[in-house]
Amino acid sequence: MDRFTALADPTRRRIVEMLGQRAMAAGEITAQFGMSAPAISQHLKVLKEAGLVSVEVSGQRRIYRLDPNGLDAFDAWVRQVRGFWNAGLDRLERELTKPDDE
Amino acid sequence: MDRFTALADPTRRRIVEMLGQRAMAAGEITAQFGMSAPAISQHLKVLKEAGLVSVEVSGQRRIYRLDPNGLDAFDAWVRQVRGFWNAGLDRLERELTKPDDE
DNA sequence: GACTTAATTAAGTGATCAGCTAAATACAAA
DNA sequence: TTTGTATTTAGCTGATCACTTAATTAAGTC
Repeated sequence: MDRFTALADPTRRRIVEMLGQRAMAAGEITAQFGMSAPAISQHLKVLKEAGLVSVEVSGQRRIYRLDPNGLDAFDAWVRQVRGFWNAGLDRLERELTKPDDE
Repeated sequence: MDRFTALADPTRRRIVEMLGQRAMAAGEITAQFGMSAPAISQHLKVLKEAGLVSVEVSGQRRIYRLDPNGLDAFDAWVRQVRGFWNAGLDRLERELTKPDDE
């Protein structure tokens, strides 16, 4: 499952948002949702495999934290597409419809 | 179907990439894929409803173009999450693991 | 009007996914 | 080593999704 698909799910997106603020243990994350622990665990697995979060084992807890590199790659794609778009012929129309850019 | 889910599909992502370079008719897009016209049409519908592309009817053709606002909103989410992360307590560790940032 | 071209809508199907409960693993505490 | 706590793995199920072919809408051409 790729990075984009990983972020398609709203629960996983909320997890990423939460980890953007601070690192959290799996159980701590679970407590924020009305959902079973296995469900969250699976979501965390997906995010981990997508390179969006990393885990640190601490005793019987797993501390999850945001992996900013994962988000970087995501951002890079957007920039690239928009870069092409900026360079394209559509630029004229863009300046007409949204002049207060950048 | 939200913006994130719309971009989860690789075919739709490729369409967005293509439209980033120039506006294209539906049939023109279909020709780039080994896939039926209805399949592409459905993908375009999803992208349109997600605010990622716009359509202009020109005779019997539908010209699709990238809607940069959609990508902006998308990008904004990524930046916001990373922004929180940059401001968070994890910053110390971040500077240790990736000192050459920004 | 009849035919072709461009594209969409309709209806169906196999695959994937997000959630569940139950069971397993692993560490901590007693 | 028994019990409890934190988390994951296994197995199941209903829902959603990405395709398909067939039918439909709409516009250009003869």
